[in-house]
Amino acid sequence: MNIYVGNLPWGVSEEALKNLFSEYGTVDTARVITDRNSGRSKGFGFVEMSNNAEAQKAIEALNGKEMDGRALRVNEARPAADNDSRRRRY
DNA sequence: GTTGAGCGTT
Repeated sequence: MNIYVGNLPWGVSEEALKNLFSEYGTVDTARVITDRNSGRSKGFGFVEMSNNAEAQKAIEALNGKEMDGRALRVNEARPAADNDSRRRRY
């Protein structure tokens, strides 16, 4: 189960995400997206959970949850390695 | 050193 986590504070880390989601289930991998050009945080990330039930539970539990004063935006993520639909060359 | 809607790397 891929989970998209948006509306994150700037100073959030993958470990923080992992810990947060670990409260509701087993986190396979947590990933905070940082701008590869500048290296700064994009303010969102992804969490992969092996257990779908726990993933759903975590989504329901953490979606809209406030973190550092900002409501988290949690949802199922879209497929990642899809160069055709995203990085389209001219 | 900054910013704020979003769906990422292999």
